[in-house]
Amino acid sequence: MEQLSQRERDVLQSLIQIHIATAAPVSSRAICKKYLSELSPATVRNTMMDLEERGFLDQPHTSAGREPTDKGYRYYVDSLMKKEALSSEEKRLLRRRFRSYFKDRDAEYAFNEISRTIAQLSHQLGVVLSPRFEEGILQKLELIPLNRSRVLVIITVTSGLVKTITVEIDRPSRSSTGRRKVLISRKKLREACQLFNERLAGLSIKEIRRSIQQRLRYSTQTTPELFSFFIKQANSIFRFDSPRDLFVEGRTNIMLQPEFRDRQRLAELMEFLDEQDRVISLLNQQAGKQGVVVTIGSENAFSQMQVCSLVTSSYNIGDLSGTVGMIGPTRMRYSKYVSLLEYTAKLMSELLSETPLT
Amino acid sequence: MEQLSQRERDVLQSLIQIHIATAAPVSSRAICKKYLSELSPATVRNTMMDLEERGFLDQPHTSAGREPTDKGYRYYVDSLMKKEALSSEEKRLLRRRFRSYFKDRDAEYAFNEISRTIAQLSHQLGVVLSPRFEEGILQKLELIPLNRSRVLVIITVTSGLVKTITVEIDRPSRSSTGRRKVLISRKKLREACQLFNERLAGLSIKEIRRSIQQRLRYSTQTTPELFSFFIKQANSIFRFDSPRDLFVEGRTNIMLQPEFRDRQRLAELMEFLDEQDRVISLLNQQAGKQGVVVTIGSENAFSQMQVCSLVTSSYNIGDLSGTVGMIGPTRMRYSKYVSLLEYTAKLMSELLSETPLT
DNA sequence: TTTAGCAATCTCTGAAGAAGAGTGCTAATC
DNA sequence: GATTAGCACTCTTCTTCAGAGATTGCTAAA
Repeated sequence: MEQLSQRERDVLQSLIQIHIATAAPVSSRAICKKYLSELSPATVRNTMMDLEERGFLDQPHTSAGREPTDKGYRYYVDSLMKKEALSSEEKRLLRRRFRSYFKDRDAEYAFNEISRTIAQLSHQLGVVLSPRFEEGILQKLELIPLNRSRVLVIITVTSGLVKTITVEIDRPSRSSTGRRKVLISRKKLREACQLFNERLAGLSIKEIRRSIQQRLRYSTQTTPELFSFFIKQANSIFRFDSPRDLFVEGRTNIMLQPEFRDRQRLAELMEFLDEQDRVISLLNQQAGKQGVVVTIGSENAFSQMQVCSLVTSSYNIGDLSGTVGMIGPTRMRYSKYVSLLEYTAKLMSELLSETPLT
Repeated sequence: MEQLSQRERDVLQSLIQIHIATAAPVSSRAICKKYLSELSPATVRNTMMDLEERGFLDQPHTSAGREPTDKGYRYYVDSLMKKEALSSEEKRLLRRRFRSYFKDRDAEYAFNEISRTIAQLSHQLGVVLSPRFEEGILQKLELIPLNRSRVLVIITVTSGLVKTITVEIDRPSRSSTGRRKVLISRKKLREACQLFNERLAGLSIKEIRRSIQQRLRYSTQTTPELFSFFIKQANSIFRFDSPRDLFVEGRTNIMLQPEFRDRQRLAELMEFLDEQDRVISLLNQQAGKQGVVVTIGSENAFSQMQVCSLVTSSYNIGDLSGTVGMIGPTRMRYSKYVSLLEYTAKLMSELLSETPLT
């Protein structure tokens, strides 16, 4: 961490605070007027020149004021910023809302609403990545016959998460000889189910997908069709990473931000946000880190995101974790959003452990 | 339908075709040069004046060319336009893609990908509204105990659709007197389930929601808790209209269209698109109509949509139907998009009846 | 009925200039 | 040595203006 003198710190902090509010280059005079009235503009100017030389500030052109660089923001976030705690009213609002999102509704609905709420409160993009079910441990697997050829698979994972999927066991049979009988009897299904549980319970979903073939080999194959079906279809049955697990809301908010006056740039960002895989990988890079993580502008791996900052925090359900975050232009109220996400993540962890998900 | 002379029809058609390509007012000279070389610009000009007087064309200012009004487009779509059929290559591409979307994946995934594909092919917004499960007829209801207090409800609807939901029967009991026993025994669950089916099967989901209270009254109440729970929770259990049933993709495409140079206007449209309820109601207005429906500019009920046109078509699974569509500026290639949606809807109906949904 | 011709209208572009904001440097001051 | 006042210089932005270009509407001729 580079050392800055107290004066430099004062100037940098004042400049950033003004810049966040005005979205324009900040002049020495503006700083003196608003924050450092005991100094003259000329003095502040000298400090600004130093800060520019060391890469904390940038000047769009001679005779313009200065703007913070990503490095400047980094220093601000790490060493200067005072977190603005949420008011108890805001906290109460969030808690009440979140509780209602989880009440009697499915997880998708809740996550979607949460990202909307973050977007609404921050006037930026709200993002939620649902927990990585892949890492959940299989607790119980059940097979329920639905009709002649379809079976409902219920997968219960530690932390009380349940996921259901219906599968078609029928193979395309072209012989249409009258009424066909049930492919797999209830009894056989029960037996198979028991065996599955013996062999697979206690493993993570990811592990199961990887090794199901080995683990189901050498079974007393009462129903070979069923087993080979499961092995073949493992990737779809034990798939928990559908693109629908990402929730991005509030695109409208950032469209009107001055940094997106350039439509081309806006379009690039939006295109990026529509590619769910990439956004997921962006968020996964933050996964597991403790507390609130701020990634500023060019610190982001993706070029489309380099005008933006990302503020994230992880939340937990039992041993699983997901990510909640916020995206906006690098010029943003870090001091507020850090608190917002800290509290949001805490709230989600809390409510998710109270209310089991569907 | 107003009558236009052959000359007027020719001019209107030529003008619209040029305008779609250039996005600018069209001059008399441009029309002669491109389409009606046997006429002089002055003649065309006279016709244009007539068309303007009758409301088919509009002039941004004196000494500018003319643009079609919504009325002009309406006449074009109804009477002038020649549908551009999809090439057999395009059809093959669509069929192959759609098939893969439905293969081993859930409906949400497929619908989402389909709207992406429409967006990609049209360079506009693609929209899919999943079938109105509400109107599906309940075929069978099953209750599967998951653990002490949770029950899995499986709802099978005609057309082979299945929807599952887990419910929490536990009432918040504050008395933490050691281990609590199972709230509802398997046997009672079976009995209740049978009764549910007797009373509710054959009704539409909507109907059930509306009248469950009456229908379950005067039952031999072996498990009053369960019954009252179902009655109380009917709105969440028999809820099939979650906002997640709408898929809007391709926002990036229209952002760069010249009609959205005005960011405010773009923001308003995007905001509208984010309000899923309103978009759903917009699409529901088209529901049930036969064939491809084109709604042009101010024909749309919502003000944010009045710069846009909507092209939709219904698709069917058994007795249920959903809507697939496309949104773009009124200046769009109707001739192509009508064919695109016609084929898409046909393809969806076809594939959905082959591949049962999950 | 169609067309040629032409004045009139409006937009668009670029140039030129004035106003304004802010800097960087120098020399004076504390 | 740090700070500041003063001032020339630079760059942006806004306005104005004129000229070019596009297109129309009208009139009169074909």
